[in-house]
Amino acid sequence: MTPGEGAPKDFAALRAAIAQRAEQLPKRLMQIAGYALENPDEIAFGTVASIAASADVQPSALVRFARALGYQGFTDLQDVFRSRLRDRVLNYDERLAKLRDHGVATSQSGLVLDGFLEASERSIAKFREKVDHEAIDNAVTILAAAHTIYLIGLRRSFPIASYMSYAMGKLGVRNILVDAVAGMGAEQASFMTAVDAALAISFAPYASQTVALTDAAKSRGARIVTITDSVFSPLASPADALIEVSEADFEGFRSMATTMAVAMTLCVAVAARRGES
Amino acid sequence: MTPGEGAPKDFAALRAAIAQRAEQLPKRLMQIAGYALENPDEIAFGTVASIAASADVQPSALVRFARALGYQGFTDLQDVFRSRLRDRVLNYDERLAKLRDHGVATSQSGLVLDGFLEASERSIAKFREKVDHEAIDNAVTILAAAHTIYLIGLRRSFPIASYMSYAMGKLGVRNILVDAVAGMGAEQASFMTAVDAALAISFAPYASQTVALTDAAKSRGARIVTITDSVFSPLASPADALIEVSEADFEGFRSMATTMAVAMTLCVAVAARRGES
DNA sequence: GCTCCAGTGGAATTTTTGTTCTATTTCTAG
DNA sequence: CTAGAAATAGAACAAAAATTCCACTGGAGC
Repeated sequence: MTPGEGAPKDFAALRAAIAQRAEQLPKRLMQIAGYALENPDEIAFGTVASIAASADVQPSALVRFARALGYQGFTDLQDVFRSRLRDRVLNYDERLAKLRDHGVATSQSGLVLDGFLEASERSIAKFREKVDHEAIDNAVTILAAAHTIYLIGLRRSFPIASYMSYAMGKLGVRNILVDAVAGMGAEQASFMTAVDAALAISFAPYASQTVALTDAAKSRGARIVTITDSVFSPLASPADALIEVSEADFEGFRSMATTMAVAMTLCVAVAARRGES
Repeated sequence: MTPGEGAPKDFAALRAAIAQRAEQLPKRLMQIAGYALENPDEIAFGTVASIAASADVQPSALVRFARALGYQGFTDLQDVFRSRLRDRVLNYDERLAKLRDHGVATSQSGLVLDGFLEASERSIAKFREKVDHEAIDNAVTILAAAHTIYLIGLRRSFPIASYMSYAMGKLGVRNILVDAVAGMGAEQASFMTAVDAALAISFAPYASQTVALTDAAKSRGARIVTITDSVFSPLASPADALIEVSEADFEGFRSMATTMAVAMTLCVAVAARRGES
């Protein structure tokens, strides 16, 4: 048999071929087509078995799919998905070269810096792909409707909360930064009423005080907006709007780039929403 | 054996580990180290046999290399190279396509969010090009030598200072967050001595109190490290080390992504430097 | 209602791949 | 110059993977 005759050689052609032939394809093969277009990275890196499991098909179906598109086997198809990633990295090698030219590699702190810059970039790129815009819109709606916004963020999340307090102050949005200074957190939270909203920010390992303050806010009838790293967070269940942010890390230190951008967004969007009415 | 103990988990950390240990590595392993840094894609996609052939070594040498870095086997090492490709930042065309798919442009808050994410990315990219590594190294040297580090950052810079206080605390680096709560800033600063160092963070418009506190620190003999946005900043002249960070902005709100990354770098690098001696 | 066949699932098979083992070479130190 | 240790190459092995095969299902057409 002539190997790979008429099979798309680059990713763009492959995508076109899939889109074109999708209708005539059998059910299970169409299911694979959809999965492949939505999870190209999975195809590029996974094994037949792992992909089959995650796409909920049989391994043999994947091979049939590749054959149907004209490839000799699944491996040939996978090569196309891999080459797509190869091409994308062109500017990365340039960056590496640049780093070497500048002699970064020799400096300890240069490597650390580059690690954090890269973690920030990864965070942002990843977040871009899986933002839940609806959740953010909901959050803005809730916060814009609140009389006073109570900002709850301790330990690692405190910088975020304090930034928001500063920015909202500048924008004329009434807010209270619930801090633990002098142990007054509980008292501050007790001022909340049903016309207010609380913005709780917490990441694993979740500070117990943040959870307690948020629950208190909930029980006083305030609407709750949460920024956290997973839907399994203890802050998820009391939340009326949940914004999920998972930051990349370098050597165990998580970036804050995305969380900061989300914080800024909320401040500006809330102020804008209020300005409209 | 505990699997993967102490092995770098992301690519940046791996690169740092390789660069650091390169000298002590045996000849053949060093050859692999060089090849790996120059052909990361090959490592990510290739098989042990194919990589070995292309790097002109034996397959077993690759396994030894992975082991030497603390991984359980070559596969673990390869995973790091793959993960780097997984969430690589998208190029401009792909990003545009994604924007179109997700219909971001329709939502008000989506536009704002995208603006801030982009400002963060621009900040990071720009900073990468004009970092002064020497300045950062100087800063680390000064801070690592200090008995106590006084963190001076008010208003917009307060989130940075408070993050550093938190991180340094975690890392066992003695520090004092000079805050303006109860107007005690001046008193706190008056505790400084010549064996201490001050880290002053300020951006235009420079808070006068930050400048005053920094000058006070200088006059008490403390070494001064400064993070600011220009060499014309009032914080520039008293500085023993000056790190220049100019953030991109969206609608007048400046990103904090780069400053945060620099802050994290200083914390980790100072702790590491102290750990060495 | 029966037949036929494309489509499918799952196990069997074969190929590929990572890893381990050991003889040999290459350094290092006395 | 020699003994010992570290490093290496290459082949052998075991694990994992892709692929093939075959029995079965569910419709379409007669």
